[in-house]
Amino acid sequence: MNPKYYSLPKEKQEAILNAGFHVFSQNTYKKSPMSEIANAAGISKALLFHYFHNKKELYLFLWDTCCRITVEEMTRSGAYEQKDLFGSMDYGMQAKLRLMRQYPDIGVFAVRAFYEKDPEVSADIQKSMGQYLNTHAAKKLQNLDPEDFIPGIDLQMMYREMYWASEGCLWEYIQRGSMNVDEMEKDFRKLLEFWKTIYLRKNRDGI
Amino acid sequence: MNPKYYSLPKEKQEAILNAGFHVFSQNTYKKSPMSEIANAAGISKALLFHYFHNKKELYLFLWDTCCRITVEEMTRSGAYEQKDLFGSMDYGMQAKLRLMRQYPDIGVFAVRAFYEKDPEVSADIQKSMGQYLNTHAAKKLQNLDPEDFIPGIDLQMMYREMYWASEGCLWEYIQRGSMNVDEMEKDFRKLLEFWKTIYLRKNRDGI
DNA sequence: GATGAAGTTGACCGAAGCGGTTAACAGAGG
DNA sequence: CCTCTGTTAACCGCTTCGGTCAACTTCATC
Repeated sequence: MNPKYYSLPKEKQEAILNAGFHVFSQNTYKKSPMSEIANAAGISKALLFHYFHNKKELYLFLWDTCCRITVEEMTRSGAYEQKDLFGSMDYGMQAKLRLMRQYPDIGVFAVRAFYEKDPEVSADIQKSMGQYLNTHAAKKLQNLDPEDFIPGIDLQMMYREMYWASEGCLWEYIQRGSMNVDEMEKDFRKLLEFWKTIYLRKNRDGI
Repeated sequence: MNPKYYSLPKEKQEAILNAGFHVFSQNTYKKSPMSEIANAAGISKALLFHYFHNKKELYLFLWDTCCRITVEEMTRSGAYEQKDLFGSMDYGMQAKLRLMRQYPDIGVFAVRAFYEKDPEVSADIQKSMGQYLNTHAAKKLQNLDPEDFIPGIDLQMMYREMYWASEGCLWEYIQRGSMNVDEMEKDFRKLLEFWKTIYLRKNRDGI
């Protein structure tokens, strides 16, 4: 790619990113036209080809950027250092919401790219995945103290259930198209509070 | 449309339905080629145009069929007559699983069609929606007896949470591509059992 | 086995869209 | 005035699109 891309004003860089995320998240790789991306970014197709030699290069750049900023944001959020499960989920949620405010389509783009089957790009996508795979969930689960939760609960099932519910909630917003991140934050907060009331052991011994 | 479609053998009719559901669920309306659908159905493009005069007609026929068989299956399942909440969810789940076994892409198709924005079809889709909107959830919620559940629980929140978790679980399978409905059923069953253990009041008075 | 209706298709059409290129334009600095 | 940088409209060759049509196959009926 052309390094001059980086000397573009930040807003222009982001406009291109978001245009790419948007178009590639709605269509397959092959059926995502460069002209549509250029239009969405507010520049001409020729200029887009000036910064990225071809479609594949833009696509892989988007994928890389997507992975990088996600990891950065999650790390910076402090979610991984939190001892408390719900605190950690809270921080993680805030990080993801911040990302979605800045790049509304990054989530759907990531999913579609991960499962993209076009041989022109699929191999490169999968190759670069190893470094980004999330293994924090398993560790988090092992470090939980069963005494903190209601007696007899299946902690792994609890965790899966909470994960699915967040995904389902997020998915509902995504489907609806242009998403209202503020509304989403409210819903997530409500979920978190609800989980605390049903999962946490309230009268722990000696407290 | 050509009524001779209905005198086709059932397998051929289903093949066309599934081919349509599949292609239209992966791409926008405009970017879903008739040739691809014909291929997936195992017939020639010319024959597909013999049964459906044009693309729009096929699309709206698919949408109509999708709505109709979903309502039929849900009604027939008996989920709406069940008094018990979890029993009703169980029946509903089984109905949906049956649908997904027969028409693997019908779910994603329905979502995409509902939010399709192409002016050639969007108006017709929205117009035919009124009759299919699901109002059973609200009624179900009103008829619940708080005494059946753990004290102090927010029943509406509980319902939303369960709904989201099922959607999240389903969504995980959908993303992964070709879905294993048997695995899915296992997961849903586990969810149902888990919910019973945490939401139901176990020692109800006098029992 | 001739006939005709019904089912099915390969080949085709004009139009549109694709990835990518190029020649030219606009403007700022010297 | 010139030159360098950023930017684009117009273009190219090619593919794909929705839709048509003439021809081929199949098969029941006479």
